[in-house]
Amino acid sequence: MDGKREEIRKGPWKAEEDEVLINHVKQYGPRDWSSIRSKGLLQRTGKSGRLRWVNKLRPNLKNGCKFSLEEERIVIELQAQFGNKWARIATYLPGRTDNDVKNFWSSRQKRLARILQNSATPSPSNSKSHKVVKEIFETSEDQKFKAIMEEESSSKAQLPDMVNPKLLHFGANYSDLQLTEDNPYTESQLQIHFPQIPYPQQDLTFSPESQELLATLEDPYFLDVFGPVDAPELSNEAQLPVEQPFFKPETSCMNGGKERSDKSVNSEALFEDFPTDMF
DNA sequence: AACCAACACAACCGCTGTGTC
DNA sequence: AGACACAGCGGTTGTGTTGGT
Repeated sequence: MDGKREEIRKGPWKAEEDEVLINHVKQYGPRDWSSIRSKGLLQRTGKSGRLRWVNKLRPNLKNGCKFSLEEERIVIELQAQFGNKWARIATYLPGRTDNDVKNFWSSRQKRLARILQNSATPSPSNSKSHKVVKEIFETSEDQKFKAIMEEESSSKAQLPDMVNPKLLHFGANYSDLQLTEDNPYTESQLQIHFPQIPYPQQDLTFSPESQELLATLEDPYFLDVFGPVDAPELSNEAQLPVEQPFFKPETSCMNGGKERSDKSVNSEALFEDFPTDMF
């Protein structure tokens, strides 16, 4: 079959395509996305190219690296403040994209929604959910929650207790919800208001910068410190504090610290000869 | 070993904002 | 002012991986 010149490729990107895209950015900068197709460089839309660049190929991305406790905290706090402004939130997380933040948030939402739904229908399997809730907090390395959870589980391991508002710090938001079999949560209904997770005590070590930022997060006006910041402004990496991020960078995570199978293109190497002011 | 559910991540789609002519 | 193209954003979906049974 001929006549597929105009066909637009979709789906996963190949290493060759990445290379072409990187070369394009190298030549023209991260713009003119539509020209990658009009020039016949790739059979991808400019939109697709831009997305690939922003989410995967851009330098200093923490690809394949789980969100740290600090990052989780910031996402939770900023989501409460800005709503689902993922791009904006991402500007406060060096190396993270809006897609990362969005994915992180939605999977966390889903997990919590599922747990709450399980808790609404008491059954023997709920002990499993209890375990999952514990894991959520344990993976957050929140020792205080962990201690509370363990205390609770040793005394009364039934699920209704698991979602004790006091326990989870859901407060009024949670206690207003009516959990019945007739009225289970649906995901769309569940705009979960995350608990005000207490900041870590002495057992977690934060860099001075982190502590400073965490302190400012308590301040409703802390954004003023940064002035009128918006995502488009910050999309220029030159303005991002990547060299001196708010937090000690997890360098092992930068650009795929977690070995990502067989990506043959080493972006870091490819960018070595980029003009330093390009990003 | 096979199956399944949950999860993480990549990519697409539709919409909106912005700049240019 | 209006039309158009492009860039960017948020929501959603698809897919591969992982862990439990």
